[in-house]
Amino acid sequence: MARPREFDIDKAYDKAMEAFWSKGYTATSMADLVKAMELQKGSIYQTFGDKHSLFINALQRYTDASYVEFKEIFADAKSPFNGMKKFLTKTLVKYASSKTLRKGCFATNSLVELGCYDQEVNDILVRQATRIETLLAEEIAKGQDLGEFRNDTDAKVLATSVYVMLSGMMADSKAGFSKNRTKKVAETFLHMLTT
Amino acid sequence: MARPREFDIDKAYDKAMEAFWSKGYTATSMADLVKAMELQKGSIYQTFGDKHSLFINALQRYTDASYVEFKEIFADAKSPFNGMKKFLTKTLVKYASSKTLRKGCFATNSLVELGCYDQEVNDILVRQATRIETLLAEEIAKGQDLGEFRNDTDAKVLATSVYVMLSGMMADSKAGFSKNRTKKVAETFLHMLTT
DNA sequence: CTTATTTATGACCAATTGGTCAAGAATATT
DNA sequence: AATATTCTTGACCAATTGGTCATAAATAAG
Repeated sequence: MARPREFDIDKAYDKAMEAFWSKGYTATSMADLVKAMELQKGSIYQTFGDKHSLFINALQRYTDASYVEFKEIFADAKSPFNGMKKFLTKTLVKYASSKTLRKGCFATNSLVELGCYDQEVNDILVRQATRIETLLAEEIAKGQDLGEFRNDTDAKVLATSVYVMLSGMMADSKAGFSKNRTKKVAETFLHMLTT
Repeated sequence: MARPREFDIDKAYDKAMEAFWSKGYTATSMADLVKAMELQKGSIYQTFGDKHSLFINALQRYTDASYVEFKEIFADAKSPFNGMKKFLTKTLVKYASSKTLRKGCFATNSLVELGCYDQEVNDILVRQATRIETLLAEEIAKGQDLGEFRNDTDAKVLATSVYVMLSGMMADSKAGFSKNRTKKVAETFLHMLTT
């Protein structure tokens, strides 16, 4: 019994995420969002609230999606090692090498930009780190039982190290080094996880 | 034969650096700089040029200083391994745990914020990565000859991996995890460099 | 067709942005 | 003491910031 919305909320979120991902929270103005989302300012405020809550929701969607993506990699893999191999040398390398626009990782970008000033952002990213590390720790522990990963270090600590290495690859990707650089680092770290 | 400057240029640079380091380039306004540097706007523009060149010079000073700091760590160390140990588990952990204000690393922060949009910033940080990796590669190669580091991987690749891990620790520190987390990651990575 | 309800639009707002500039203050040389 | 030069100060500027709101348009129910 009212006028129907003319745009797709999910697509609008994706466009907003794209904008925030590319330029960061502060540097993305409402004018940028109006252009990126192809909506009028009024519609954005009515549907998504203010700039900050739009950002928070976009970030939440991003972290949820990438957590699912990571989880499926290990679920689909033949073994923990194979999952880790794909995760490090394929998925992360892909994130780190978008060539045209070096966006890196939306989560890492947001952590570096806002982590210490924005509690909501911090909560989302601490939660993301925690659940990814839990996932990794489970896989590493399984792999250790199979003799796939080195056994002289606690699985949880190795998982944290993998996550920190991930953050480093995402930050490093902003410098625009070659794809080969990222790949070698991923392969080296994978190797160091085994021996 | 003119009125002498009333403030210290180096101290003013340091204060500007502090401000940019804490909040990032975009989020630091000229008003913030006026407050932080304890100077009037006119004096800032006259002495340091515009906001951008003040930032560039502050960043250049930061990278130069930390490169020297890192170089001295290895120069003063008993052996490459001891240098690496201090570098990873002391120096980097120190950078990563300023408790009160989680500023992280000014270089990493700037790379993530501006790396793909600002060529001058990119140049500074690519140069910093390159020279630090060169330093690390030399030390690792020396250590490999002494049997201190693993010999199954090229020293240059290991050096790049250390640098990427450094970036990860700096990014991760923004989340405010415990100092112990960072330290364990550093120790684990150090261990993985040997065996 | 009327009406109630929701959405779309763009004009509008105060506050803040980076940046300029004229006037006054402080010094060294003459 | 006069002058030339530099530095300091804060008022001032246009442009942009995030955000609001009245109006018009579109729909479903009655």
